[in-house]
Amino acid sequence: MRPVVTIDRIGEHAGQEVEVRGWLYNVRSSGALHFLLVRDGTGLLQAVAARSELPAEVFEEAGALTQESAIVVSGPVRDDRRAPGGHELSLRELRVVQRAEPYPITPKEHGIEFLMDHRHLWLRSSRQWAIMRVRAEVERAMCDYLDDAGYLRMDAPILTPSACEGTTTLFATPYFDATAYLTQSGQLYNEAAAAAQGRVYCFGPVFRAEKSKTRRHLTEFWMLEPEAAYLDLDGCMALAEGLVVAVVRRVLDRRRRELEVLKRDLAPLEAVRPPFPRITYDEAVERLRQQGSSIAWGEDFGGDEETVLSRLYDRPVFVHRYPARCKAFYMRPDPERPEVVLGADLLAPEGYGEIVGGGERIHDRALLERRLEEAHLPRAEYAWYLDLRRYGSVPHSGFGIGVERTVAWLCGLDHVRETIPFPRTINRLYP
RNA sequence: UCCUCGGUAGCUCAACGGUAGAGCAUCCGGCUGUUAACCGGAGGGUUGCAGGUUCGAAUCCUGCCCGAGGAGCCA
Repeated sequence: MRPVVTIDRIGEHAGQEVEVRGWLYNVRSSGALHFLLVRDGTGLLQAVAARSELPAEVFEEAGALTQESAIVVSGPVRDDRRAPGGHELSLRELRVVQRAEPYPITPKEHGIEFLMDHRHLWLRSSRQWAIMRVRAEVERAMCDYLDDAGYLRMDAPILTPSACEGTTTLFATPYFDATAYLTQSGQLYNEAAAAAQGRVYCFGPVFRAEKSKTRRHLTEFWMLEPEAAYLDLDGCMALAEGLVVAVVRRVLDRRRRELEVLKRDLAPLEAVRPPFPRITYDEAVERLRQQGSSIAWGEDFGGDEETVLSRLYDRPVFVHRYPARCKAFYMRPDPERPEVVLGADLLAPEGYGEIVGGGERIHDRALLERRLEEAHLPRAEYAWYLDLRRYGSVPHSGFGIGVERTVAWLCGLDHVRETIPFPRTINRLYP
C-alpha cells in the first residue's frame, strides 16, 4: 500500500513509493522532461515526469498542466541535490483533480493593489505561506507563555455599548433598537476578569475607525491583553519582557525555515535577550533631541520618534512614565510625580516602533471619577467599571501586544497588511 | 482632512505632441536536469472617467474617480 505523505516529511520516505496531494505551484519543461513543482501546504516538492518512463498521454498531460491545478502525484522518492528542498519524486502516476483556469498571480512581479485584490489566492505563494506560519506560531507562543505563567484566558466582548477609552473613532453597528460599537480593546473588561481570576488575558480582534494610512495601521487587528491583580509597573514590564523574549525564541526555534523563506536577517532576533533597556519619557525626549528632533516635553511620539528611538538599541526598549495627557484616562498617575503616569510602551528594534502598551490602572475610585470627567466620558456607561473600585479594589496592571506589528517585526516586513490573512484598511474590505 | 506620486494588454512597465510597444501570462512549435528555465511564432488595447487646447493628445490644461506612500489621528 502506497502511503499518502506530506511534503514536510518527504525525507523520511526516500526510496519508497508515495502519494502527494496538492497543487501545481509551477512547471518547467525541457523537451523530454517536465519538472512539476508541487505544493501541499507543508512545503514544495519537485516531481519529474520523464517521457521515457511514462505512457505518452500521462507525459503530455503533465506538460500541459496549468499553474495551481489541483493534482495528486505518486512515485518513488529520491534524494537529489538538483531539486529544491533536496528531495524529488519520479512521477509514475498523475491524477488531475481540477485543471485550473489561467492563474492571475504569475511568477513575476505584481503591484500591491493587484495582490490585495487577489489576497484569497496570494495566500498560496511562498512568502505569504511563511508569514502565516510565523503568525500562527506567535499567537500560540503568546498564549502558551501566559498559560504557563498562571494566566487564564477569559475573552472580552467584541460588541460594546460605548467607547472603551473614549480616545478613538469606533465602528458603529445597529444593535436591535440601539447602537453597538466594535471594541477597540478588551482592557476594561479585563479588569473585571482580573478581579475574578487574579491573572487573566483576552485575545481577539479589535477595531479602530481611524483614517490612518501608514505601514503600521489596520482597521481590524488582533491584540493579546494580559491583566493581573496586585501587579505594579515593574512587574508589568517584566511580564511583557518575558513574553516577547519567549515569542522570539519560539519563532527562531520552530519557524526558522519560514524566516529563511522570508530572507529575514536572524542576527537582530538572536540579540533579543533580557533585560530590555527601560528609559523614562524624559530620557527619551532628551535622546530624541540629541538626534536632532524638535519634540517638546508633553508631546506624544509619532511614528518618526518611535523609529529614531528604537534604532538606538539592539533590542526592544521600554519607555515609561509618559505625560498623563498623552495617555488614556485610566492610567495611574505616578504618586511621586502626578504629571506622568505609571505606563510603559515597548518599542521593537529596527525601526518597528510600538508593539506593547500598558501599565498600572487607577484603582482609587475618586481619582477615576475625576479622570472620567476630565475626559468628558459619560459616567453612566462606566458605572460597572467604577464598581470595580468599590468592591475590593487593588492595584493592578496589564498591557496589550499587537500581533500584526509583532509579526511584521519578526518577519522583517515593511507593512503590517501582509501579516493578517485578510487585512482591513481604510480602503479595503474585499476580499 | 492635507501633501506627494501614480492609473497604458490579464500582470509589471515603456512610449512624454506625430502609425500604442516589450517582458511575463495564454495558445502553437522546439529542447533529457529545469531552478522566476530557455528559444521561435500567434492572439490580445475605449491609454481611469468627463470636458478643453491642437491639423493631430496616452502625452498639454481643468474637474472628477480610484490607488500607493507619508502627515495628522491612532495602537
